[in-house]
Amino acid sequence: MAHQVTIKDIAKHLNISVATVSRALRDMPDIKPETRQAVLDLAKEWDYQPNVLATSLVKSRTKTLGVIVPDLGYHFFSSVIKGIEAEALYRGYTLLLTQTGESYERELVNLQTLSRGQVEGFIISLSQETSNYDHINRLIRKGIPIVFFDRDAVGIDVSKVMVDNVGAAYEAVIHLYQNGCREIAFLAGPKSVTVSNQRIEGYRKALQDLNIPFKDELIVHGEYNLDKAIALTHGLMNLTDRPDGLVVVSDRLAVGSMMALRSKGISVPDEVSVVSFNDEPICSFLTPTLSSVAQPTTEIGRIATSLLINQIEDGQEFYKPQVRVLKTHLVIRESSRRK
Amino acid sequence: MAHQVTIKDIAKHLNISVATVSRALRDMPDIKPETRQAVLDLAKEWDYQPNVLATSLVKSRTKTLGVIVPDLGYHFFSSVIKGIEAEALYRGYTLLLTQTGESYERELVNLQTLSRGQVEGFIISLSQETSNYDHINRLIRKGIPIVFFDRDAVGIDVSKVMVDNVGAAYEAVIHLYQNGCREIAFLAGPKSVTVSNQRIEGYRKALQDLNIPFKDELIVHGEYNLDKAIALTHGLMNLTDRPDGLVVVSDRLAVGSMMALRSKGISVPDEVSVVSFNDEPICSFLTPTLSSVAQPTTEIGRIATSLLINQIEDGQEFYKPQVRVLKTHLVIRESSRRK
DNA sequence: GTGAAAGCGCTAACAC
DNA sequence: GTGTTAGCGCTTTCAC
Repeated sequence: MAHQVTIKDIAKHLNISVATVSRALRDMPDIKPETRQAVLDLAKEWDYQPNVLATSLVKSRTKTLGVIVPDLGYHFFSSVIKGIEAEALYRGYTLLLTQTGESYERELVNLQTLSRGQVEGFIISLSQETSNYDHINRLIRKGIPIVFFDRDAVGIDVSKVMVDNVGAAYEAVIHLYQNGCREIAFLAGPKSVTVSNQRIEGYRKALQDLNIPFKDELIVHGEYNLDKAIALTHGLMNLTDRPDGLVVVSDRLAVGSMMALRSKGISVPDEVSVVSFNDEPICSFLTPTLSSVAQPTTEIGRIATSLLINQIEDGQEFYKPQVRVLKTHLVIRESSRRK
Repeated sequence: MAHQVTIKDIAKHLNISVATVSRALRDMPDIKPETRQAVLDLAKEWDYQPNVLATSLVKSRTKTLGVIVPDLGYHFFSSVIKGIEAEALYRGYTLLLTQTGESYERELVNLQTLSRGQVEGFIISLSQETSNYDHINRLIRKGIPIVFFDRDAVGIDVSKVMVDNVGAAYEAVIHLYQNGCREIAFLAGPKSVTVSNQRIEGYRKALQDLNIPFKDELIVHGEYNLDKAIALTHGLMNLTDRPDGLVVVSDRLAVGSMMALRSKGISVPDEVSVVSFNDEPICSFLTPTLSSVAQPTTEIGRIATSLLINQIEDGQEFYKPQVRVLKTHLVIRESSRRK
């Protein structure tokens, strides 16, 4: 057998029609038990595999979802994907996984590639670089279901699974306060990043509720890279009123902050307490271990997938985009635990 | 336009045949420039996307590769995948990425799913649980090209991209010796894991060349989990001749070892120097930072992909499986740098 | 219960 | 240069 076995091969061998083989294979009614058995036996013997391409083509259904994330190397994304996989498997869907490397260009290419009839819907976390949403709007116009998670785009009317970043930052600040911090700084991401801005909002809200006057110089913005985080932390520590609490927008940047603090001989948590976001595995390996706000990654993946599949199966006309906002929880470790 | 635009729609609108449209779209010769232009313009205007399913079906070529790895959460794998993606993109192939979660069951399911005509070849890193290779052999018998990387299966005749684990461990031991270590222990993985065993071999070879007598009790085997690593390290440190050097089979286990050493008040690197494998990002975040043997991950991915595509395009009959063994390099950090 | 035939969207002879 | 036709592997009427 040089090529893959087809229903035609089976039909010919059994002297029946391909239609009958197809029916037998799919367990349809009105098939004589013996016929069915014969087909099933031969299929097994020849290791028959249905050609999904052909099925998809005739049914105009691929039962495949496209997933586009910035970087699988981030624990957050690989973790969300586990949730996506679980739900997709459960509902009988296959995944086409791609990463953009935070490049708008590659996001475009990936979207394009997957749109050529391979995918029934998309789960997308936008790249950092993406600020033009034509490619997304084009899909929406074509009626292709999309769900966003983590990275948002305001004004785009698709289903979204987000976390309560405002509440998360709020909780982090309150926690620092309860540990005795009174001069709390915030190391944020670029000013254009929604997630970062939402966390700033939570920070401000908490200060307000705590009756701590807000100071502009306590919020600093950086790119997502270590050196910048180190520099910014040094800057903060050189302020006349030195902060005694630090909220950092991500674990990776917090690594930089901790390095900076150590190099200055500032003890964590006693002189400066630190809390960050994402609860990546590294948090447990740092010295001191790092307090961090954990996101319900698997849940995010499951819900995004579930929303998407519902939308696919219910049909677009009857579907209104839904937005889900999930709760985070703070994992307290040494970096914010004062004696 | 409710459905996706097809060449038929374009043909009808332009009053030409689908064949002409197909030719124009693919830039074939013998097409009148005006005709071509008209087709191209309309295609653009209607945002025509070729249906790859149909093309694949008729050409019996999907230009898609299946990638099966244990866990995208491991930095090693997500890093190799970047290499795979780069090469696949370059050669015009798409990827179908799946993970097994180290489960044989899921490896089977993934392989099965991808085999239904979607994929022209596989890049596989076997799950930890896999000890039966029927599923692999079935593919080989069907003539589907396969390339293994990292996780090996002795006796399976497919192309493989591996690293020189023997040499890597050898280098690690020599390095420890040059730093003054004379009693060097090895914390290995389960006895069934090839990679671990190869590293043990390198360890023994180095001891031999260094004229250090080999002692059985200096090699301990554990599962891949933190608690076991901690316990085993404690065991080693309680030996009458306490080791002053420790080679650990993976960074993750090394984390456990470092914890154990710290809890016993043993200083690293001065009392015990530590070297491990994989050079995951955590190595730089530990205190002290961890020396580790780095694998050329991107290279592994690129080469595996290149071997696979060559095999696909050259045709099976003329192809002999190739084995590539890549060099590693030791990244020396604080955990093995004595003053 | 089963077969014949049309068709999913596209490509590739083979005509003309 | 372009059209006609068959066919990739499968599902689905519609007959009988």
